[in-house]
Amino acid sequence: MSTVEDKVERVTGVALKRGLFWPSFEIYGGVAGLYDIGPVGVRIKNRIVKLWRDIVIRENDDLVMEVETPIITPEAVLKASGHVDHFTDPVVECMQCHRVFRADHLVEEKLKINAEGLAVNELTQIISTNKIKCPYCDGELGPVTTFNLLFKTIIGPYSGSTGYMRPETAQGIFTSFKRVFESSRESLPLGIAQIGRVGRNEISPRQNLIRMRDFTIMELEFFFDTSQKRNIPWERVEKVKIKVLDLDMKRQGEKPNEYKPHELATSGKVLDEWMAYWMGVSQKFVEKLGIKNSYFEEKSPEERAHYSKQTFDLMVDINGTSVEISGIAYRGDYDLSAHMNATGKDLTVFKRYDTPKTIKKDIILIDKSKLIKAFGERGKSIIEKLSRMTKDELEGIVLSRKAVDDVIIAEYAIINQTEEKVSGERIVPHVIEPSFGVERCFYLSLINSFRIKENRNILSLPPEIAPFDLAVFPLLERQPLIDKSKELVRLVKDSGYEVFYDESGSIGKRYARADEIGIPLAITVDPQTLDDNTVTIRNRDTWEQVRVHVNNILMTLGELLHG
RNA sequence: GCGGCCGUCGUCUAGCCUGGACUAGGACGUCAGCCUUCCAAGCUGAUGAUCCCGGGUUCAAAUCCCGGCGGCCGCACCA
Repeated sequence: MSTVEDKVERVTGVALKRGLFWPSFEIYGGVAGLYDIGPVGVRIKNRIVKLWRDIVIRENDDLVMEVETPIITPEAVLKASGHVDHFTDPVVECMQCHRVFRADHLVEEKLKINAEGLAVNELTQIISTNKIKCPYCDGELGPVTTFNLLFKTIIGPYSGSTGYMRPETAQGIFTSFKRVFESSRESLPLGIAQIGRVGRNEISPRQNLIRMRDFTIMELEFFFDTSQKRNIPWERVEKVKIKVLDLDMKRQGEKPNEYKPHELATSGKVLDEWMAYWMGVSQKFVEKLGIKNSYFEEKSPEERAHYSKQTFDLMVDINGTSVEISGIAYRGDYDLSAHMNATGKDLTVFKRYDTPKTIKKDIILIDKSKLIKAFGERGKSIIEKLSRMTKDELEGIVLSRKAVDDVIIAEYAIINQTEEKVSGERIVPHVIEPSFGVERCFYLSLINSFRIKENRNILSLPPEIAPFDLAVFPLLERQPLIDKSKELVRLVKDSGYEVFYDESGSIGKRYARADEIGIPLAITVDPQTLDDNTVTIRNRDTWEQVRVHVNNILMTLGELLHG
């Protein structure tokens, strides 16, 4: 048995036993891809979310703010965003061996034609007229059907309208972009973050919390003006180093290269400098989860989502297997433009010039009285025709000296030159999206920090994401020690620490339990405490103890947990 | 959907092939008590399983047969 499998097995065992996570709806047999997070798990998960908020939002609070939008999303929104169409894969099943294939991919492969975007019946037609057979068993293929990864529902009673569970929180951000923009600083760059649940009806969810059907996502949509000077706070990612494997390197089988974010920005490997910044921030976050072996891997055009111009997945290496913990996508103006097209609403941003530009403009006026004098009733009908034209059409007719009803309009036009002041222009911001799956962070942190020491399970979580900051134990179940311990619990709780208290069972058992859920420190009150007011502090990873006077306990905890 | 493997106390499992003394055994856990001056210690007791569900064969089914449900792994798919 490999160590990875062994580890995963032990971690899932601990998860069940200690309340980290387990399959949902177990008493009904369970449903693949749905998981409950237990009491200890929720503590860890909440701290991971807090860590993300700290690093992505709080440290960038001059750039980023957070919103919350609904899970239920009307069909029109996801139609516009491309999810209704692109989340639906055309599939075809072999009637003989029952293998399922992507119908469009199969057609493209066999006929060397572009089959993308073809309708289901078109694909069925192509497959039957070209007698395409199952590539595995040469069996007859059935009709092309679709598989949609969106969870569908109905909004409202009666027939209602179709709705979907959001597959990403991003669309709620795009659709509310204008409001957030207007209600805040009305300037770019602007990051809008959202943490929330999403649903994706995966064909086959696997690997515990790695591929779920209903999970929590932490996303940032970072809006910026491509023509504006980038003013990037590199000092916030100064200490970060990121490993990058781009497409070329991947094709040539090379190893990832290491960069500082600002170096990557000018390396030509990223579509925009901001990409490098947010990759740096993401890297910082992953390291805070205690994960050291991570690198960014560029996705090929086929692998990318429909909205993405460039995507880097943040891969985490756990005992030799790479798992995607995050993706950073350059979405361009895809989403805002799509929603503008669909709704006709203006989602552009007015970009003010530093100094207003003056533009010389020709204003064309038609001398209507001259026309009527020259042609009478015919002139009136010409005027009517001209008035129906747009400015541009009229300009074209005048400048190219074209005739309307055999009259050269230019001869009856007056061209006035005027100056117009333009103080800015309307642009559609571009978007960079770093997004993290919370449960993946949670799960990978667990696997990553899991150790076995003397056949005991230890979760060496970084203190920041541990479920409790410390445990307090009376060494023995004696009233004076219990009283003193509870006093101590009060003291540290009042200082804001999360404390785990336990008095039953042998001390060794309690230490073991604390280690297993990753509590970094354990304070033990022993008989000596009653004499000299000192306690021992035990380290989860080394099992070493130091004796500290209770008066110094808060200071010592501060050093041990944050120092 | 397909293929392989699997489904017994909270957990891990014995038993299944070869049906009967299985009233389903153990270990761990949990709880209570005793003991205990620092690492899952010891002792005592308690707790806990309609053997995944339904049907069939049989005098008799956890065990054999059929169907279903669910899980894991692989395939395909995957933001």
